[in-house]
Amino acid sequence: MRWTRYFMPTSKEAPKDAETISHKLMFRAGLVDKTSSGVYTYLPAGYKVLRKVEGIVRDEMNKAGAVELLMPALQPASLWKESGRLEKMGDEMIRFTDRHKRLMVFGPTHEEVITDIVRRYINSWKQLPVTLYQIQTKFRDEMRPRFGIVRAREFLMKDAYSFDLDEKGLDETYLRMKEAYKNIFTRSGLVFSIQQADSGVIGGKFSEEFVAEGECPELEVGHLFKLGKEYSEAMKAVFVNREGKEQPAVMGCYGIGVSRIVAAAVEGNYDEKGIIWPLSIAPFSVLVIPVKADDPALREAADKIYGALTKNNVEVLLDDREGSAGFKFSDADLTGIPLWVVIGKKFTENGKAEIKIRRENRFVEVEIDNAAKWISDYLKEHGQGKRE
RNA sequence: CGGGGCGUGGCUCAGCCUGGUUCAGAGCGCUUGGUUCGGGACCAAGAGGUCGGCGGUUCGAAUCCGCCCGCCCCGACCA
Repeated sequence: MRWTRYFMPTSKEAPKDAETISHKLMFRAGLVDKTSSGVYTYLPAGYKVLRKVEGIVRDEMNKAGAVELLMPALQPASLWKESGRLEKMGDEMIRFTDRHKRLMVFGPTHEEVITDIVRRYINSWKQLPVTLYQIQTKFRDEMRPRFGIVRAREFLMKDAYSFDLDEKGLDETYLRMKEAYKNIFTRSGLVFSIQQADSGVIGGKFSEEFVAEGECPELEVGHLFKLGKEYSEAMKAVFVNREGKEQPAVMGCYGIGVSRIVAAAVEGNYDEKGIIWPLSIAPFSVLVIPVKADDPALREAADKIYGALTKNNVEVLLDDREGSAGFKFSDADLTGIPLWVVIGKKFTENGKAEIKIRRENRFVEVEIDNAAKWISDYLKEHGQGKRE
């Protein structure tokens, strides 16, 4: 991708209402744009990061044996009446009456929908256990959205729901999810702790939350619940056991704020100059910087490396903009791309590219013709596929 | 939802208290030309704003008053 053809509007100044470091940097690096209070657009680079986190979540959930599906954001209020949560959720749940005068809601969570599905298709103990999950946009009319995307009214969430035969089964599923969560947050570059939590409006008897380290007082990025039979009893999600008798499934639910991980990753990976993306979720792996945009020799060398990396399926951004070296370096720091290939003085002097490793603040000089290979090797060693 | 604050070019803000030739400004960004080019360059010339909206007071309102809208902070709340 060529910067002049891309859309990553960087900025020296953050909006005045940005308080937390992630909010400031995500705005300044051109990742997100506020459309309304608590409502954000993910600009191209921000969306790439979001998709990468989503990919990690999906990968680990699949490995843990969960099965992906996609439920509707729009739900009939009748399901919520049945579980008894229509009142309980209050104004946080966005509602409207459709043209047929039917009350509808924008799903803040999906216990009702999933339980409705499972009760209609699962009838026998032979079909259990099963864990279903989705990655989907949630709507919550927060009283007070804050910290940029950290507490938004519309956000991307991974929510998983497990149905087991008994408590013992739930315990096993729960532990498997917990392990998956550790992998997800580690791979996303977060430092986190696990805390006992209040299960709030979701209910259930036991819950733990994953809290990411950072300046931002929120973050909670993941929450695990042992729901038990609360919903399956209320909504009659029962199966026939070996003895031929009906009994309610034992449920668990497991949420991850996917968009929150992005903010948390920034909170945990930055310096005074900008973001330092973990390779696993960086919008681009490599930034090629010809120091003088209008020097034909530098330009040609940069194009060559850019072409070679692109051919190797490396996600590379070429800073082909006009501008001084300082200008480009500052944006490079800000946007946090892990590797830079600087084509400048050293190239003119002795044909070398300088590869900077952003996280280590270290330069490596490499013959220009070996640069693409050096990078491919580096990425293979530290790459997206590997756990950090 | 209670309390507080803010709203002036794309962004950050000054001006408002004390209404009127310092009233529509600055920096950043943008455009054009030139010189630059290893850590957000410089010079010159430009473009860009119904001062959030409506109403009121006044000879005169960005400035004073009222209502509305939007946004932020603290709290309560919160997978």
